[in-house]
Amino acid sequence: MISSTGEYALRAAVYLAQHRDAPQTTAKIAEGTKVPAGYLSKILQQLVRGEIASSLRGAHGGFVLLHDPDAVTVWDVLTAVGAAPERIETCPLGIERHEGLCPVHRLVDDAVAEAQRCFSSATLATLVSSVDGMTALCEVAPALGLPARGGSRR
Amino acid sequence: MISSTGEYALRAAVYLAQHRDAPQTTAKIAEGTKVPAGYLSKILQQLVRGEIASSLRGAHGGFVLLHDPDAVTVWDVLTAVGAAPERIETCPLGIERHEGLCPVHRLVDDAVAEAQRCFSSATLATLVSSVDGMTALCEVAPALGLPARGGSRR
DNA sequence: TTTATACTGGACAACTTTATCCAGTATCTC
DNA sequence: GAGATACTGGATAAAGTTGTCCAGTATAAA
Repeated sequence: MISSTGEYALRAAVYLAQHRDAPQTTAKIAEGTKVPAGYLSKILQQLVRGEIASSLRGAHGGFVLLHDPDAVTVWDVLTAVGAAPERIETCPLGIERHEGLCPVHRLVDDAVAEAQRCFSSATLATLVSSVDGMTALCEVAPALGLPARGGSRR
Repeated sequence: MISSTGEYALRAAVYLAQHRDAPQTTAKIAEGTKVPAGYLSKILQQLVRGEIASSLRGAHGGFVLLHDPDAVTVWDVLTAVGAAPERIETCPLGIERHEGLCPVHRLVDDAVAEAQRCFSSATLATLVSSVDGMTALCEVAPALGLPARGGSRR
């Protein structure tokens, strides 16, 4: 559904949303998100270019989220790293003389549109807020001492 | 959203659904779907193994759809070639001590589930049936739609 | 100013996906 | 049976994605 790059970017963005107090180094983000550090640095660069994060060089430098977590959608993050599923605008078969899409590509595009809607309606703030004792990035909130149930699955 | 392989498989399956009268050779399917012939043959093999189509060797051989078009969902086709988006069952970060998914992966999995629902509810029969003068595979139904001009159909 | 820190950018390697080609084999028609 | 047709499977290559590494550079702190 989304590429590794998209997953990684999302994890990194959520991590930054969880740690807004100070710049986070690539190494720390990599540790906290379990993303390969070398590759993560490339992704963080893309987030900077996409104006999701900003970077600070030098000692005590690192990356910080550029905007409020509730102003950044998941879609924004995926788009910044080119991992957002793309709408189908024109016929993939290269046939030009028609308006609209055939049923096949209409169906696929509908699925893409649904994904876009889903990803656009969730912000980093949404993801960071704990749900059922579960925090983002698959960490269990330790303070709540959750009674480990399987209830959150549909 | 779906890989090239998935697109190709879907086009091929729709083509077979449109031509159930006789076995269709790889060459004919490739021409009708604009899929690279060499690669298409691999995909057709996967459709055979996945019991979407069956193959007939020798003269007048080719591929035929194994079941009724309304008994084959788009999801079935994508699954047969390993191109169906996969549900997230376990935590991608490898953290084991929790039930369910964190909000991040819950969100992504919801999008996957939506795509699955979308692709499962459409059958090849659905796609083949003409809509608004548009037939599957981005061809315009000649009788209904835009003024046909010679030569655009190869 | 010096030093340590940490991002930047490029080169490169590993891996996966996509694509091509061909010899081999099964099947149909005559 | 002979010949033509067309799938099968393997080898191989091209392209894209993911991942690593390192020298260069900017910045903060002492």
